Amino acid sequence: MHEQLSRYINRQIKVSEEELNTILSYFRPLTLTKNELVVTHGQTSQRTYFVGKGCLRVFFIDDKGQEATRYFAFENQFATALVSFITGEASEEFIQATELTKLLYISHHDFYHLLDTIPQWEKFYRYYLENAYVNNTKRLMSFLVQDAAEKYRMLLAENPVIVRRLSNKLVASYLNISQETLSRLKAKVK
Amino acid sequence: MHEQLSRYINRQIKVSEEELNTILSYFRPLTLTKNELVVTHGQTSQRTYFVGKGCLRVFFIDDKGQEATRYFAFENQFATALVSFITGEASEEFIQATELTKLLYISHHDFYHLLDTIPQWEKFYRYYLENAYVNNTKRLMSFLVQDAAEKYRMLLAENPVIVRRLSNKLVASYLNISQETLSRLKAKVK
DNA sequence: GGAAAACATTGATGCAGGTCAACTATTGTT
DNA sequence: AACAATAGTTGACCTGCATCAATGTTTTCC
Repeated sequence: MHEQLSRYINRQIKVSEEELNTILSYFRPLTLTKNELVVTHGQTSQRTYFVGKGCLRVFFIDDKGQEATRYFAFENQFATALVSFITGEASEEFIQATELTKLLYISHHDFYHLLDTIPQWEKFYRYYLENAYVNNTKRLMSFLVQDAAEKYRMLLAENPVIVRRLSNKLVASYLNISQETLSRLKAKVK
Repeated sequence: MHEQLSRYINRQIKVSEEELNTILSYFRPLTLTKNELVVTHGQTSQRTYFVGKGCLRVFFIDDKGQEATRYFAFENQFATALVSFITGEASEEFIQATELTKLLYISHHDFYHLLDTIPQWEKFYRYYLENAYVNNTKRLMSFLVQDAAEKYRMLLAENPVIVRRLSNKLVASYLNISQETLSRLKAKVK
């Protein structure tokens, strides 16, 4: 799996063989079964996860027990409870495997150590942040402006994997609509 | 106004006098009258703005002509059409002065030049991105989960300046509720 | 392989908040 | 000061989608 991660990193930044090995040495493997949680509510010490095989879901739960999914990370993507990772505050976000998932993780501490010691890692993180920001903002705009049918059609157009690979329940929680509404939409749109 | 910006920068990062002057030299002043637009739809070449006095509003307009406000920047804050700034794509966001506003701006080109030449600037940008990300995500969560009254109460608690200083119309567009609903809420909550 | 649990579908009902409209208050302009 | 334009208020009405409920379907796992 370190192989996979190497390729990912090399696509983003230019690092020497040695630096790359240093970076990789901080990542540890982990396997999660379906539905297993890897970040739970209120947890403070965060990690960043790289998905080798499977899928992670980043979500949070409000006072009334309503779930809302913020992000899905499939193979070769990172997932982090990023707000908590950045602020150091207790996490309002959970991370859960939606299926059997193999991943690599690095601790917050080691991640920031790399920022200090490998200048290119700062750039790596910059790209990561930029990407996360753009994603989230587009999502924000979509919620502000689109109704249920528009959101679903857009998801089908831009991210059909999510619809194909995940249960209706999870897709609905990603679109922030009820499962019933999604079911009716699917029957109609096809 | 460069004075103000210096203080802001020094609070974030450690730079030499010389580096600071280099940074400042790229910022140019600009004055906007009330309602004047400084970024318009579809614009590609972006700038980052530092508000010396006044207020900038970052917003976008959907197909149906609905406005939604993403951010207000008051004195000593930055405002950017950040998605477009990052991606280089045409902007879906507008930036407008809500009152007479004096600001400093730096072009995308010069900003990235600083990233390459002043290592601490990379850190400055990192903080900026982290902050923007945390803000936006909290906003996203709030929209996913809160109803009109909850959003208003939370705004009052966390960012009363916005309610105090801006028109109902703008506050409503920030909360993504209709002006009428906000008016009714204000009458009730007081 | 079969029971239990989780998920999906479909219909009926309710309501938060949007839209429209008419009126009042405030602000800007000459 | 006076007029126009813009912003705010309040009521009546309507609609998109959540919620509840009943039923069918798929998954899970001993």
